[in-house]
Amino acid sequence: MDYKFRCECPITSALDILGDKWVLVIIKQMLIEDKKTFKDFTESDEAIATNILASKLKCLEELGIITKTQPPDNKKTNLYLLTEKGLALTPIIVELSIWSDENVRGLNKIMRDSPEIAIMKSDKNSFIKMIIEAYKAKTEKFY
Amino acid sequence: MDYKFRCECPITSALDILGDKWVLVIIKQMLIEDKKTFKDFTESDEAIATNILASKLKCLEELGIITKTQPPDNKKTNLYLLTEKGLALTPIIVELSIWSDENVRGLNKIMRDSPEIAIMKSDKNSFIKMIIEAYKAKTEKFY
DNA sequence: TAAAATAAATTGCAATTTGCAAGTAAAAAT
DNA sequence: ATTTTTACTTGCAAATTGCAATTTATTTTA
Repeated sequence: MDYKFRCECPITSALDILGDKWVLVIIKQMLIEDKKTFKDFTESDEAIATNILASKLKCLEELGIITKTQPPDNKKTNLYLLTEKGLALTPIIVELSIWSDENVRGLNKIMRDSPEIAIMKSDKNSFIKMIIEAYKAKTEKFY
Repeated sequence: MDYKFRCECPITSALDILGDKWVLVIIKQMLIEDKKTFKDFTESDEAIATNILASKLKCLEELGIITKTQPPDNKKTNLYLLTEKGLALTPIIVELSIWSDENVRGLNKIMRDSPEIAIMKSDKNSFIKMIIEAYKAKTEKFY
């Protein structure tokens, strides 16, 4: 796997990986919606197609952003879990939340309220740490 | 212009706008590479095609993220400038920088160093404010 | 003032990506 | 043993992206 990068800019290079319709949505679903199996993702509100899902998961695994493992008691179900590299995307997800709450709400009439947005804004760093710790606590039994 | 949103999730809705290969690259070029005319963008390292550029700029203008104006002394050149809504994307750009520096550098051999990354990390909020103020200072003469 | 150059696009077409629907293979449940 | 479930894969249509050439309206230059 050799990834194609457009140029030497760090920001553009990040977007060569993250800049599409699905990658950060998948990360969000893992991080805060508890999704970890192929089926979990297909049942999401966003309704990703299975072929796209398979290709994005493979790509994220190759990049070291997620891992794919089998639980010892089940050979059918795969578990997709965020690595540290994937968890390090939490600040980006949080900033997307905040920007969206302030700037997209007016355009998407069905957007849901996030009651936690006030806490998120008042102490961003603690909120980010909390999300990461919660994720690790929930998933540590699978390692 | 009615934008299509996939669902009621704020993060997914942000990505319905920002989640593609070009939008955040264009914002970055405006914010920190001083690009403001159509020609400026076409001369970038990223080498965006003119048809894509035109369509993305139009879209960003319709969403209120940038404005398109003509300088009083020149009827040929248009100026594209970030609105407050666009400037509010600065934290996302900064987080992309940091994540990229730590997690993408290993994959993109030609990625340039950002000497300011240490400052960025040590005092994120000040850095964000500084970038926004610098942008406003540079562009205020066009309003 | 006519010709050349520049800025900001638009157009046609090819290539790539995305998305839908159906199908498959292996494992687990009944 | 049969059905159901999970995790895909495949084929094809639709949409998006990208390249190269062209266009129109300004400037600039000779």
